[in-house]
This record gives sequence, C-alpha cells and structure tokens, in this order.
Amino acid sequence: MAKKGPKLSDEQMQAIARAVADPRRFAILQQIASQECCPCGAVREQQPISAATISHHMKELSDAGLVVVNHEGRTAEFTFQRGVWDSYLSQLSNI
Amino acid sequence: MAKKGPKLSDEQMQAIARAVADPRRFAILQQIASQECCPCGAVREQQPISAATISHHMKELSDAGLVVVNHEGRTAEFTFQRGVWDSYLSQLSNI
DNA sequence: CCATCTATTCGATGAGCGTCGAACTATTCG
DNA sequence: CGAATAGTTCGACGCTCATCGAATAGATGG
Repeated sequence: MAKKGPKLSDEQMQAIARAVADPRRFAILQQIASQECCPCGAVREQQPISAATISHHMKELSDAGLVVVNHEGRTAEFTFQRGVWDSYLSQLSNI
Repeated sequence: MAKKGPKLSDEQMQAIARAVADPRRFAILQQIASQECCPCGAVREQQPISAATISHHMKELSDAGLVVVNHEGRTAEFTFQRGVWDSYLSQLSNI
C-alpha cells in the first residue's frame, strides 16, 4: 500500500468517485490532466456540450479538489491536482 | 505507472467507476474484499437495506467484474477480484 | 459608453438509478 | 409433499443529476 499525500476525508473520496463516474466529466479531467492548464473554451472544443454544462462539471471537479481554478482576466484556467489524484488512488488500494 | 494485469475496456472502467460511486455499494465491496468470501446474508447484517437491493448491488458489482458469484446450494458466495481492482487503479494512474 | 467575449448562475426538463415490497424460483429439511 | 429459507426478478416510486437555453456578471477593445 503505497502512501502518497495526506489522507482524504470520506466526503472527498466520495466526491471524487462521483466526479469520475460520469464519462464526460472524466474525459474533461483527462484533458485537463494532459494539458496541465486549460481554459473553458479549450474544453468546449473537444466536448460537444454547452458552456453551462462545462461550468457545472468544473465546479464539481473543483469541489472534489481534483482541479484548481485560476481566473485570469475574462478566462478561467484549470490545473490538475495530481497530488489529490494520487492520494485517491493510494487510498483505494487499501480496500 | 505500475502495470498490473490486462488492460480493462472503457466500458468496464466506467462500470467500475459507477459501482464505486455509490457509498453503500462501495461499503459492500469493502466488506467482500475484507472477508474474501461472503454470502448475501452476511452483507445484510451490516447494511440496513433490503435483500432486493443487495441482490441489485451484487449484480452491478458482478457485471463490473469486481466480484465473482458462486452458488452453493441455496446460498451465494461472493469473492473479490483483486486483480481487476488493481488493474482499475493502475489504469487510473495513467491519466 | 457600447459591443463583444468568457464564464457563471438560474430554472426547467428528462433520464438514470437506488430503494422497496411483493411475487417468484430453487434448495433444504421434516 | 409441504414448510421454511436464500436469492432473484419485477414494477413502481423518488430523488439525484447531466443537460440545456436564457439571463447575468465581469473584462476587453473600439
């Protein structure tokens, strides 16, 4: 059981699990993880969903702690929190 | 990226993600994983849900490949598939 | 100031799913 | 055979949530 990062609360574990359970949201997370930083518009170019829905998913991912939002001018940039992700996987391995 | 077991299909990845997303189902999975083998009745003793619901969750976990059902007489025993679980986590780590 | 652009918020809608009780199947035992 | 036990299946109910269009907020540029 490789231990990485601090232990996540049960609520955060569940929030991450729910965030990953939706295919579209997981695809968005993958995109953000691969680009390390990407605005809403970039996500929209790869996902056939409305801006409102993307914003909704971003809030979910943000609430789960998987991404951090950084507002720059009129755009918003998201960065993947690999530490949280690793902690999540590490904790799941202790089942 | 530690590689364990064969690659899971996208459908199976999503099925596992959905199975884990529900708190009750995850609790059941934890119980089965800890006991390596346990009948429906044992699950029911620890979860305040009806037999019908347990059967439903078992089908979900089974469809996801996380447990294997073994019918012995009139009872059903479930065994956790650690290999599939490890493959799931391994694949998630490649995000 | 006004128009444009990016993103968020709001309300509504529709689908999915967790849950239950009841009916059913299959097995065990007297 | 008949009763009891273990799970499953079925239909229905409620709640959650992904999705959208429209309205809004905030920033940029003419």
